[in-house]
Amino acid sequence: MPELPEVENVRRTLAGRLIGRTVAAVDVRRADVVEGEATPAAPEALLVGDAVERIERLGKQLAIVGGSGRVVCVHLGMTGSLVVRAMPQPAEAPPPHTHVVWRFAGGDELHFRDPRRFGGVWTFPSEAALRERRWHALGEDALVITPAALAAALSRKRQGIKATLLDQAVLAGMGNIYVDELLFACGIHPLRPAGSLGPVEVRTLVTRMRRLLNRAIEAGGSTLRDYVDGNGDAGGFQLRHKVYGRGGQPCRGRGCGCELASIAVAGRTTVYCAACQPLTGVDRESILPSP
DNA sequence: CCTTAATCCTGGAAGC
DNA sequence: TGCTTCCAGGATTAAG
Repeated sequence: MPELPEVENVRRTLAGRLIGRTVAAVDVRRADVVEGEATPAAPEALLVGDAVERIERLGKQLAIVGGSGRVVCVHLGMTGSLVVRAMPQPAEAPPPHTHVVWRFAGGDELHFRDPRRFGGVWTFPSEAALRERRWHALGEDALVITPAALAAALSRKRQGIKATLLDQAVLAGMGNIYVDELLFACGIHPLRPAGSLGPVEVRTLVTRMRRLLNRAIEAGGSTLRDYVDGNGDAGGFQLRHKVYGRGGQPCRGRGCGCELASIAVAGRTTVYCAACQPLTGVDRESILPSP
């Protein structure tokens, strides 16, 4: 579930509680969620004996960097969570689907849970290795990318704008919720070919994307069902969604009042307003399914 | 190039 | 109440 704003909230809450603290032990309860050179005999790959130095984020992925330089990368997938449990009772069993538990000196624990197991944990000997072997496949972060860089990336694409923005190799961090919200905010139809956006439109897209993501971060992210931050707290931005999850309901655009449309794009439910997000300057027949 | 569907999983909600 | 079906924040892969 977690998209950029949710993952950034996890990063911030974990950083506040874990930086400077030393990992005393790790309990890998499901070995197949961890990829890398970590073994029961070599737990230092999972930062045992390391103090947490900083926590980085690129798109939807996190990197916990230890003082030794070793790195643990976590991708939360759809249902993953990273939550700090303060001083659990000795006999207290972790919740179901808790796959990795880090025990910190002093007693607190960090739990990686992921019922659907679309997420995972990857270990690397250095941040350089993480960037070369894993993060090389990601585009620039959605909070950092410049209008010029995004325009260059979009100009090479003939795909629809929604499918293109969901592609993590183009832009890292946007998912189904925030793409729909962004395209509504910009008045852009989700099936507009990415390459048909002009420089002014791309500049507006980037400006509104930053504003949308920053507002969502400040609201604690969107909690639909599972998402919680590193403290176990839910977000509040789902209350401010304009289109996501609102197919068939009235558009909240000024003076619009028409019914929001719901279609499938790139295999994902897509909600938009046909009046506020027209297919301008495009041959409709070539894009929309004929009746 | 492009798009679509299947796939990896679990669990909640809706339908009967 | 119980059973079945569908759907979900992600991402890769194969197939058309």
